[in-house]
Amino acid sequence: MVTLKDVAKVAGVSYATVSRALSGSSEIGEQTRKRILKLCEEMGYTPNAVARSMVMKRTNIIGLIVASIENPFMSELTSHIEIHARHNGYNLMVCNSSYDTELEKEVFSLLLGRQVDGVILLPVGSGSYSSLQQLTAQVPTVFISENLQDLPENYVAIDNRQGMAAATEYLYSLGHRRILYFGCRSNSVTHRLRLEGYEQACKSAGIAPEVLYSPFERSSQEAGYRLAAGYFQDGIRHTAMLCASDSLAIGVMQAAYENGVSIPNRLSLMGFDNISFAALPPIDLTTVDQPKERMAKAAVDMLIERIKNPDLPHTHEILPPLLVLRSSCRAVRS
Amino acid sequence: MVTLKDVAKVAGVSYATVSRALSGSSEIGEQTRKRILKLCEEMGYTPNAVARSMVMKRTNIIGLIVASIENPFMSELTSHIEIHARHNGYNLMVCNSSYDTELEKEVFSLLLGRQVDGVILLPVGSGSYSSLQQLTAQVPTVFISENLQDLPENYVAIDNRQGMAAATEYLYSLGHRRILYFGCRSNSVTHRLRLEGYEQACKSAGIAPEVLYSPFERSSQEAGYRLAAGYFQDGIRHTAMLCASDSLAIGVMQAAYENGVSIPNRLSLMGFDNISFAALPPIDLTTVDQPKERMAKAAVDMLIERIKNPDLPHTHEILPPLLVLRSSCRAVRS
DNA sequence: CTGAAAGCGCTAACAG
DNA sequence: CTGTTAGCGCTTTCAG
Repeated sequence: MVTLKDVAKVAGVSYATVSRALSGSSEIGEQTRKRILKLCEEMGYTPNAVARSMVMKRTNIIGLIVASIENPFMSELTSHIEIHARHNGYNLMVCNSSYDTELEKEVFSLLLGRQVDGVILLPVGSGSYSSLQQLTAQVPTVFISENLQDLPENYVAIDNRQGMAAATEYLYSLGHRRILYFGCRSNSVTHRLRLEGYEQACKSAGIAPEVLYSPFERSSQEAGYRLAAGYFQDGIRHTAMLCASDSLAIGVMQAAYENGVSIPNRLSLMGFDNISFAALPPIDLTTVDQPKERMAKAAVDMLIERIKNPDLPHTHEILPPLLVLRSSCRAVRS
Repeated sequence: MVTLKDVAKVAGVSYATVSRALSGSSEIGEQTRKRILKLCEEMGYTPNAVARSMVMKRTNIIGLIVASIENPFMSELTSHIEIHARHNGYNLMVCNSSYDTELEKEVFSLLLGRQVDGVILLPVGSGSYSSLQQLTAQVPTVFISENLQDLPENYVAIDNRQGMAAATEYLYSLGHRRILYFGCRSNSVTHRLRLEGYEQACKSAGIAPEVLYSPFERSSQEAGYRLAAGYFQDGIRHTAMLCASDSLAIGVMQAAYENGVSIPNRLSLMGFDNISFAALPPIDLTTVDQPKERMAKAAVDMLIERIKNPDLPHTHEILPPLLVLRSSCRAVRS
């Protein structure tokens, strides 16, 4: 491995000079700079980022902790975060927390030991905040996707309330009057906000809100399937279902199929998140999009700001969600 | 930030002693070790991995370059790689190459500058090998998913030939005699191997192989859709289609739906890869599974071996694929 | 068993 | 404009 010193020796200058040539410092002659740069090229010199970090006291590394990288929503976010971070001179160190609060803490500490300049967190759940307090105090951190309300942390989220209100209004405009909010988990802040949007829109429209709560831990396909299977047993009492997430909706689709319930003919179905699955032709789920690229950029920008100026106060950014109309909903005569 | 020196000062020992206490060196008294460890705990000392890397000349970081993290196949692999690497004491630095050979080179250099101990590559394509030769020579590298045949590199892949042969035999066993191999790209080694498996199985079964080549760059849904749309125009001349990948198969599904072709009643459909999409109830695609977790583990283990002993010769591991039976194929009377 | 000291590759004063 | 030098936080000889 060729180092600054090696180059300096060959060039016949001190290694500080080589350093200056590379850093684009102005305190150096144009001629020597060129000569040295060419030499570096020839000798195949690669700056050692570790050594640089050592003295600069910054690594230009952002830690990313994800509940599950293979989750399509999260992997999409991850992808955008990586690209945007890299464009800003940062590399990404990624860790799975595997939906485990203890592990989440563990990998956070690991990243701290690695001297990351900041961390972006796709948290296990709302509980992550308190569990991580001691750690987040030690390095700029931004949470993503979870609405932390007035907690003293940085976060970017979407306007869940507005998104669900818009979804409700859309169904209403199609003529639906009996709309079920399906799969709400009472322990999720996000779900609660979505519920509020739903209830508010129902109220404005003058229809009665009806909620089917989920007893499951996570909003998986499995959960959607099981909850829907139970629902279908007792007969279909609604013309439309508003699912708390896309995964749930896909589970509902399966149950509907097995019970001979045609979507959208017998039942209109909406999801929330717009995961990539939702766009697949055989699924083609009408849903509410979380603007992943914008969220990723916002999180990275917010983090970098705070890395550059750690004294900045906590902040958050609430992005507007977007209705994505596909074929799982149809108009009915009311 | 509290350092070794700080701890040493409080403990009233030299900082070498603290270092020894932490490293579990045997050259230290049991009593002092305990005292120091406790002190470290109390003072909230976190070892600085950067400084350690500096002197150890190893970072315990594995670089991972992925063509596209949001691709479900790759994100699943990534997830397993991260977990397995971490269990072995390595963290993961992840970069997207965005299916761009130039960028792939660029991020590889970046990782070299970061002094990663090794890199795992989910390459853009078969061309990545030659384009990256100079870089891969500088650090232990293992390719994953692409079959590099006799090239002097480390890689893990699956037995594409056998997988496709098994798929063909399965269709044959269901009574299919007119089986189309759909979407083969002639520039892909992987596709060529799959083709060979198909042809070989056809030969053994005594049926005529028929291939529809793809003119598209990538095996996307879009490509499958367009290719299938053209195929359906001219009438359906086969009872089963063996797609070169799951993405293609999903595109075919869409085209089939639009053309009123019922799957599997009119046409049996098989994919290859077993991406997570394939398992979704509305899709439920019969396919050939690439064992992602095993591949990830194999790649990590292979890399770590080579990190520990850089003189090891190049090697590769070919894993057996597995038939996944779902509902997109049906038996026909032959 | 413990301390002193060198040095990993680089940046950033500080001198000249 | 260029050279000298002092570290960054840690591990590891080498002496005691």
